[in-house]
Amino acid sequence: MTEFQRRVHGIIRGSRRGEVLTYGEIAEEAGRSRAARAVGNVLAVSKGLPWWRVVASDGRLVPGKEAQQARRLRAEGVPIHGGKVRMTA
DNA sequence: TATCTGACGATAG
DNA sequence: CCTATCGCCAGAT
Repeated sequence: MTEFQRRVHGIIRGSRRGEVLTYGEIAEEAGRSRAARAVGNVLAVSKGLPWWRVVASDGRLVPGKEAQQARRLRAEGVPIHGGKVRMTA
């Protein structure tokens, strides 16, 4: 377990129901503002994390898991439109 | 040390 | 809205 992975895990584990994070935000909180891609890599090999709360910067869902993710997010009260999460910011 | 990969992000057309 | 590019990064080879 690397330092980077621990940080990413901690951030995601700390998320709460209904909260949505982006790879970029996680990277920034982890201290590697430009490592959004690497954050995705971590999620790809990690288990037991609320991965469905992580979406791309434009609100797009995880490639290949859109249906499951949309279902989970909606279960937490997050509205999905056109297969994407509304990115107000 | 060099390459390659991929759940990314921003930008241009 | 969609594809093509380019820059960026941690990890694995």
